Amino acid sequence: MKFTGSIGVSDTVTLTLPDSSAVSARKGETLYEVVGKIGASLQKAALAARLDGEPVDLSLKAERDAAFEVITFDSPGGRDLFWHSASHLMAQAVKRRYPDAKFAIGPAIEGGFYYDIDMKAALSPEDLQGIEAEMEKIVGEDLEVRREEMGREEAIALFDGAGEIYKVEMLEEMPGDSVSIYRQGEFFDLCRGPHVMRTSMLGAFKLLSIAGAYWRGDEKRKMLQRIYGIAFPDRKRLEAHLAIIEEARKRDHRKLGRELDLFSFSNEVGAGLPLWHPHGAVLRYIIERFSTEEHLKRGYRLFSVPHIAKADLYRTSGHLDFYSDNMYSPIRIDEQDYYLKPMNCPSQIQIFTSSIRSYRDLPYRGFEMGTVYRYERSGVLHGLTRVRGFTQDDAHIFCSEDQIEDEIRNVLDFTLYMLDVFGFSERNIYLSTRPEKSVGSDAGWDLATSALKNTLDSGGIGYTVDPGEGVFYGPKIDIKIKDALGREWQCSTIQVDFNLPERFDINFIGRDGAKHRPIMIHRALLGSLERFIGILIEHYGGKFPVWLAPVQVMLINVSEQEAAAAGGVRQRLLDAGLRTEIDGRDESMGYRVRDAIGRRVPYIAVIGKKEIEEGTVSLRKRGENSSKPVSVDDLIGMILADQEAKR
RNA sequence: GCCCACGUAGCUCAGUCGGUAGAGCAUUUGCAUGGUAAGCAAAAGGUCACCAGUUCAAUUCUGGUCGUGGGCUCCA
Repeated sequence: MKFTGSIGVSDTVTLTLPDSSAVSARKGETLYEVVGKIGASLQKAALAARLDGEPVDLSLKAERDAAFEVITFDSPGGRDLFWHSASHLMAQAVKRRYPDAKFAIGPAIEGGFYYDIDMKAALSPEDLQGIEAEMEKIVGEDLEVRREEMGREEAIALFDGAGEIYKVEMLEEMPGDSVSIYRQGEFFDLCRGPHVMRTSMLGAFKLLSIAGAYWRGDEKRKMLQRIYGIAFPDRKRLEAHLAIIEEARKRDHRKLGRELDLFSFSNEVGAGLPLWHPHGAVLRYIIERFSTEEHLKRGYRLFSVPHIAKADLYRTSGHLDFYSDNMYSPIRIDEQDYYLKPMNCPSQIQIFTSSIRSYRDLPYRGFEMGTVYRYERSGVLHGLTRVRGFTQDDAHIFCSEDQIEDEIRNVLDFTLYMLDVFGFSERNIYLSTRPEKSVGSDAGWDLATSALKNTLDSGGIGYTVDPGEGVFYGPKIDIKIKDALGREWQCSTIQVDFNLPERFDINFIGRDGAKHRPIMIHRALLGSLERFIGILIEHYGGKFPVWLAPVQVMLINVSEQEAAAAGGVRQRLLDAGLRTEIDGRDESMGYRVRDAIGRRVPYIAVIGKKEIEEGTVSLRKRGENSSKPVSVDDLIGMILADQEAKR
């Protein structure tokens, strides 16, 4: 069988396959043929073409009958192939330096690759350099990467002989009789492939961090050492990638939170308990106010409930049985146990049941900025995005069964509207189904799950199913958005619940005069203010749109002679509802302008002699490096208009 | 909670192979009265996270606690 085609630097590569389909790659791209599915001579030819840039005749005999693919770094699956090859390279280097190392799994992931390793020596960050040096050496050795197929038993014997207990465990659980391994030099690994053809193709790499990871992700099993890394075909792309990571770090909300004086944590107050400083608190207030108003516009009623409640409430709700791991120890008051509330629902339900409800009251939508306290293990706390006390924009909708889908649709629209307003257009939607630890009948769960699913389907909204990720009382739709470093965070959640109405014996009087059981929809759109603001800070890199900016206008009086005038302008702006500060410090103007720019203030207004005479300010907008005179009235009008434009 | 790393001035970080510490920025004061990304000078500021242990002596070594970072597990 023959492949025909040619590879050349001045050409597009086209390879005609036996079934007469053709594949092609643009010139200058590196080719990674699928090792094992292509003959060795063809591999060599392709490699030679890459190395020498000379046209090569590919009218070569295949050693094996098979279709093959041309994969470049940027083609689908190319990165995975490349990164997985890099993880083999890393494993080989580790093995050379630490002969007792045993390997678990080493896949490509979204931003690179890792390998989980079991070995005696505890790696520290400095050790990574040594491993990198060894990797460079192996790249220089230009080892051929060869695929071998063998029987499963044979493979077990091979890995068992090498002491690779994790590979043996994986092999024993694998279906099928035959497996593939990849060899490069003295190193071999169990692997499905594909890989690059030679180690020299792994142009540029960097080991990023080491971390602990449980074998099989099970916290009861052994903790292995995981090394994370990234690789690219050339140095330039690696540098560019590292620069992006560095750029993202600058937007980290924990860093910006300090720089912009938005929030802090105090050792005295406790881990995971954020303290909102004036600029952060006002940002939070703006979001709360906006959210509350939007809820009122949509027919929600306001709720407000206390931060603690008696144990019985959480016994009835099931929280003590299903959620106690996340609840704090009780507080003893007059011989009774009280708990800090981990969720708002049980308390809010008491408002619904405080009087007899009619079908005319449904859907009954109750909204609250509800603060909850949840125990989070110390190691999971993370800035504002994972805390122990947080405020949810929480609402519970009590409705009849035939209202569910409409209500879900409303909530979904509302959610997407809110995310849009805050500029989050990139989001991933998940449908989470019944978890192991849960209450209620299968029928209820099915009904609730299909209600969510139908709404998504009929809205043509793409989503991923997250099996077993629902809450103990019901399934949910989760919407996740990303932080600066690409980590996904769950914010919005919409949950359908047949169980709490049952447990609390919630009723409404139907048209027929009989009692009926409502269904509850739990939902939080922004999720928690803390997490949401954390991501918001990163999303905007601290450059909040005008309507959110903690300080909208910074007034700078040129000298002390203009201090009174600046005070007068400030009052006019404050009267118009604009958040305005004066920097009247005894510093040079350049210094104060620079400072205001550093604070990402959207409008910097300078007042000097000239401006006082003309009744103007000298306005410099964020992102511009020139200023122009504007009357105070025009300034107010301009800011109000920008504020109205939201995004 | 687990693995690894870390904790020095408000911030960013030096430093002490065991003899109680330094810079820049920020702060305060004085001078300069400034026109759009750092004016000049001086001062003040630290139980070297906390608690034990070893030692003549601990910020430095050991252990524990608290906290932080990267992950794992878990989650808004």
